[in-house]
Order: sequence, then structure tokens, then C-alpha cells
Amino acid sequence: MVRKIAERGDAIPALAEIFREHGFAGASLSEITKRTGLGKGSLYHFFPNGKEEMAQAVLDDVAGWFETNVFMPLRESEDPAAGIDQMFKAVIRFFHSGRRVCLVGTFALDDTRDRFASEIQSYFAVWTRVLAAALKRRGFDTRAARETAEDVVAGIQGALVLARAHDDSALFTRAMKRLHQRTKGVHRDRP
Amino acid sequence: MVRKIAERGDAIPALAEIFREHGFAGASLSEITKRTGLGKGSLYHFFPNGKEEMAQAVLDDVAGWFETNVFMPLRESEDPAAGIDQMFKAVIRFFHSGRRVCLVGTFALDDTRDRFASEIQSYFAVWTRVLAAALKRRGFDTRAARETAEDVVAGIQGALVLARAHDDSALFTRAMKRLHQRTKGVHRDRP
DNA sequence: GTCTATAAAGCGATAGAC
DNA sequence: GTCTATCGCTTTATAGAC
Repeated sequence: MVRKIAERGDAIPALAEIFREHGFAGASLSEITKRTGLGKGSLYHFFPNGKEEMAQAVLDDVAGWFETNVFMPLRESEDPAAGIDQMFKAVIRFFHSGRRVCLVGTFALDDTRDRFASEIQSYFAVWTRVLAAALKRRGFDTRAARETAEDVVAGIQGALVLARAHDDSALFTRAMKRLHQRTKGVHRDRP
Repeated sequence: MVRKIAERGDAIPALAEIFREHGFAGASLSEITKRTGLGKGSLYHFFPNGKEEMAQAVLDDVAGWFETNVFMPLRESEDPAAGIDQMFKAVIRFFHSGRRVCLVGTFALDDTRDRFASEIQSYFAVWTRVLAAALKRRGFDTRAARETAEDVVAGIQGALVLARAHDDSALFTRAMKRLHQRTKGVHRDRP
């Protein structure tokens, strides 16, 4: 079904960038009006609950993107290795090779988490779960799959922090390569 | 009460917690006055430059703590393995087993980074460098030491994000155990 | 060094005309 | 659906008495 109000959806990408750059508390309505091109009247028409509803819409959008581009490939690829390949490709693309931070991670760290606890929890929980399932299909035992999935998801978040701290996207790309390697099993001798 | 807040340094721990919980933008002077017990007059007496100077003082304090409790043991332990042990012990203690987030990581993610870029960069750079040096002394080659150090520092940051997203400190503790294991080399068979 | 009072600006949010 | 005007509140920061 088509959105009744096309403009609401059009504002989401700009809103997402603003929340990523400033966090929830730091994202001001004046910057939001400036960068969405929407006046306060329009904003409150589309998001009657204000900033909280804008952030909610952004979180929904992120969840949808990951469902399509990350979780679904992990779940449904016939070859689990191909699904994991797709995951890393999608992640590198989504986070602009580490130049863009994770909105959910940003929200998780400060008291914004309390506003969106279930969305934040679910984002990481689903990601870890579907990745662990793919690793199991790759031959990891249950425990190793679970642990490696946790390490990979955490490793991505940590790499985003470091890449931003150093303003160095190459650091992120290299970290992704190593994490990808770890999903291929521990004692794989070279071919 | 044993000791009143009679000097600037006494306010630092409370300030640190406030910035950790709310981020830089979300930390309001009203909360700061409440939790430090200092009025605005006193606060601006100790920190003439306001919030920015308070955050700077907190960052300095964190840097000092890590220098003493993390970097120095890594550099100066005769046995590098013992230094790394101390690092993980200190990290688990400092972050309250994952219940406390990393102030520097929090600042790194949003636009607060631009205010304190050099402090943030240095925190992670020094940590990675001294850990890599310790790993080299443990027998890692230069490249593996560098990569493992980066993975460990990033892994800690990521584990903090996940632990907080799930409100699960056990997740953090388990992640630390696995990262610690990785500093012991890849193919170490039973002792 | 700590207090109260206050300034000046910005905040999120609302109302009502069009 | 978009605009302008405005509300009530909080923000950071300052001034000046004590």
C-alpha cells in the first residue's frame, strides 16, 4: 500500500542523519526544520507527538531496512555463507564504510535508551539471533555460533566507535574484513 | 558525611556519571547542580568555561585513570600476560561489568566528538598502541598484534553498547572473557 | 566560595489564519 | 498542508551581595 502522505516518508532520511549526528537530545527542532525543509506546522502535522515520534519513525525505518537487507538474507539464503557475505556488504554500505554511526547504538548509550528500550533491544537481539542461526548452518556448534554472532555484532558497533574517534573509515573496513573472516570458522587451513 | 565538596576535583565523579548517563548535550546544569550539590555560583567558580570545561575535566580524569590502571600495567609489567590480565580486571571494574558506559565512546558517536576530538582520538590511540606492544611481547607478530589490539578495544566498546541495549551485564562479562582469550594466541592447545 | 536573582536565548510545542 | 506568531518553560551563563 502506498503512503497517504508522501512527504512524511521523505523527511525520514534527513531526520535519521540529524539524530545520528546530534543524538536525540542534541537534535533541535530548528535544525530539523532547516534540514527537512518543513516548517514546524508541517512537522507537527506529520508527527503530532513531536521529536519522539520522529525518532520512532526513524527507528522503524532502520528496522525495516535491516529486515530487508540484513536479516532476510541471513535467514533465507540457501547458502549461509552467501547470506553472511550479503550482511557484511549491506553493513558496509549502510554505515558508509564507518563514516556514518549506528543510530541505534547512539541511542543505546545514553538515557535515550529508556525511551526506545524495546526497539533498541530488538534490533540487536534479532541481528544476533539470525546471524547465530546462519553460523550454525555453516557448521558452528550452538555455543560457538551464539558467541561468534555476539562478537560480530559487538565488533561492528565497536568498529564504528573507533572509526569515528579516529575519523578513519579504513579502520572500519579492515575490521569488517577480520570479522567476516571469523565467520568462516576457526581452524580453516589455507587452501 | 565525611567530606564536603571543597574543591574542584571532588565534583568530577558526579560530573562523569551525569555525562555518561545523558551525554554532553543532555547534561543540564540543573541536574549538575542537583547531583554535585554545588550551586551555579560555585560551579562557575570552579569551571569558568561552564559545561565544556566540566567535560574537559572529566575527560582528563578518565585519561589519568586509564594511564595509571590500564596503560601503565600494559607497558611496564615484566610479564606482558600479567599486564593484559590487569587491563581486563581494570576494565571490568571501571565499567562496572558493563552497567556503566564509556564516556569517551559516548562522546565519540555524536557531534560532541568535534569539541574533544584530540582527547577522544588519543584515548583510543594510546590504548590500542600499548596493548599492541604488549601483544608483541607476548609473541604476536607486528601485524597480528596491531589487529588484535584494535579488535579488543573495539570489542570492549561494542560489548558496552550491547550490554546496555540488553540491560545485561553478564553479556559484557562473557565478552571480556572471550576477548581475553584471544590475547593468548590463536592455536593454543590444552596446557 | 556560595548564594539569589536575573538575564538573554533557545527549547519543544500549540493555535489559528489561510 | 503550510505559514506566522506565540506560549510557557528550560537552557546556559552572569551579576552582585554576602
